[in-house]
Amino acid sequence: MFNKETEYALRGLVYIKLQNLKNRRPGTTEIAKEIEAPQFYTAKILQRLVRAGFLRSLKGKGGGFFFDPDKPDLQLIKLISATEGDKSYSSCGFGLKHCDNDKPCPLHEKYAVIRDSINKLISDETVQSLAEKVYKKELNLR
Amino acid sequence: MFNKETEYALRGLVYIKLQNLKNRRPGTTEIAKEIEAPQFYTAKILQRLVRAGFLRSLKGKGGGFFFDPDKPDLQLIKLISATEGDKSYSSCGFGLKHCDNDKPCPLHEKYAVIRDSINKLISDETVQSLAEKVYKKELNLR
DNA sequence: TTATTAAAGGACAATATGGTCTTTTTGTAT
DNA sequence: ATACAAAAAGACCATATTGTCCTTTAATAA
Repeated sequence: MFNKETEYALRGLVYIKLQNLKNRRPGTTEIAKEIEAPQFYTAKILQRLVRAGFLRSLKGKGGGFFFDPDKPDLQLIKLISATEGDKSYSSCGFGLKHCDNDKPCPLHEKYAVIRDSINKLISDETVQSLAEKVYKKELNLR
Repeated sequence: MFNKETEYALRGLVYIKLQNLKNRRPGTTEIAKEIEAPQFYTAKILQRLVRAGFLRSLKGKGGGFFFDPDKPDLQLIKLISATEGDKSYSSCGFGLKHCDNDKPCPLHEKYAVIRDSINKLISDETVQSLAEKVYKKELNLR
């Protein structure tokens, strides 16, 4: 489905939000361990996400990562666009540059339906909505 | 959706089958041109597919690629398993090693539905069924 | 103001993917 | 038998992805 960077970003952000709900600001070591991802790679990815403005961080003692409570929820599609690029779930399943209802590839009719449902999923769900589910249903992140 | 190798394999095979329907056996140069793929890379991919037993080839004058008429149709899922590995559309969208109805990730409920429909699509459709669509509806492969 | 803590930054390495080119082998037609 | 055509094989290169580690910067607590 997603590439590694997106996976780690997604799991990491959900973990951060989950801890934020408990008034904690986790750091890279803890996050990486809890989501079972490579520590330094996770740190680098989180760095990028901070630079992209998706979340905030604090250095030094008591520092760590946290979401700005004033910001709107982060749709998965925004995250995925940042890590994998825009065209991930907008392009042709057959690999054609131009493929639409008028000039479809042989997969178009059936694949378009699936692509739409993927886009609905990643537009509807947010990092926060997933964290809520984990919190309420005590789901696991690893 | 798919990686480049799978895309070229898929388009290439459909083109070959389409030509076979017209009693032709296309070669690598023609195939690569018609599906707009890199020539030598396409040749290498077709080589692998022949070795994997998905289609046959003939060297020398009048040679080229063709499907064994006695073989059953090639499901896309078989092709994709060969080019991308088994777990492409069987694993967790969140990246968890263990994720099922009992111990789900926060995406599971919605993603499982999508994953099932992808698996249905690539099990139902075959290289031959796609070639038929292209033939009957005069669709394009590039 | 100093020590400590933790993120930021950046260099570097390993692996996978995507792609090119040349040589060898094999089949066909003449 | 020979020339030719086309796939097979394999060496090689480019780029992207994934991952590690070391140094620097900034914040906090003592």
